[in-house]
Amino acid sequence: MRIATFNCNSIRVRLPAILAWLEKYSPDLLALQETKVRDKDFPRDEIAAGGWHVVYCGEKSYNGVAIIGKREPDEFSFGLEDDDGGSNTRLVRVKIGGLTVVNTYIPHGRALDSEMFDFKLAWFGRLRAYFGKRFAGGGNDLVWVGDLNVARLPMDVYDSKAVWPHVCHCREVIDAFDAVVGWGFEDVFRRHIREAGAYTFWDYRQRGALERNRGWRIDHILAAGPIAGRSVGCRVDIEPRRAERPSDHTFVFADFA
DNA sequence: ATGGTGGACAATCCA
Repeated sequence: MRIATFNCNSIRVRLPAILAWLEKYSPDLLALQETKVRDKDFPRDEIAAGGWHVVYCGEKSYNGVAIIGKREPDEFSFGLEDDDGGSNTRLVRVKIGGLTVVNTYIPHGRALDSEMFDFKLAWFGRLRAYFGKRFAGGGNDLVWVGDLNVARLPMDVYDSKAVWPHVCHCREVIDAFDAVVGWGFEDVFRRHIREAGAYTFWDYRQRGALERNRGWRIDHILAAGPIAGRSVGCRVDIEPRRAERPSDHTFVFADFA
């Protein structure tokens, strides 16, 4: 069982890269963030032509999530369910057999003194409540992936001291993230990749960020329940980041026995 | 301290 995540930063621009990646790595599920497209314009047919199933919820220009899979999900839903659909383009859940995958695009937060930052912190709290309510008791296979916009450890960013405090790397955000993780998740990435320098995002605006590996690990794969003990590996595929029109993020995936 | 690049979309907003 292979589960992958990718902030594609426009699915219409990155569709060829995504289709090629699906062919090469054959994941059971690929979670996408920042599809940046209305549902009526989502390239569903092109994805289905390759034999893939896909569920998606997007909006014009911003946000948007999707999950592509080999099998059609038994169940799926969008949003945190504590609003009137405002979070639908940031969270998608699929259930396939006994496995649930939740894919989130956590708000970036913009600036420490902005309302968007308060919104981000609150979003983690709402997500904690979502897991607590929807998966009460735990014990089931649950995988949480996505662009979580948090670098938790100093080793999760190229220069912790230089960027601290940042909306993705500061005490409040790390604590908010930890509160969700504390519900019962294991960091699958860190279980397998212990060396420093493994990142998933390199800022477009920083010159030579990729060449100097000035990156961040903000795209995550976590697991709860029995499946957490069945993870056998995790990888970052940096090759798409060297393509002609790369996203600022790259593909991350984990394998489960 | 500022601005850098990229995407969507048509003047800026967002990351």
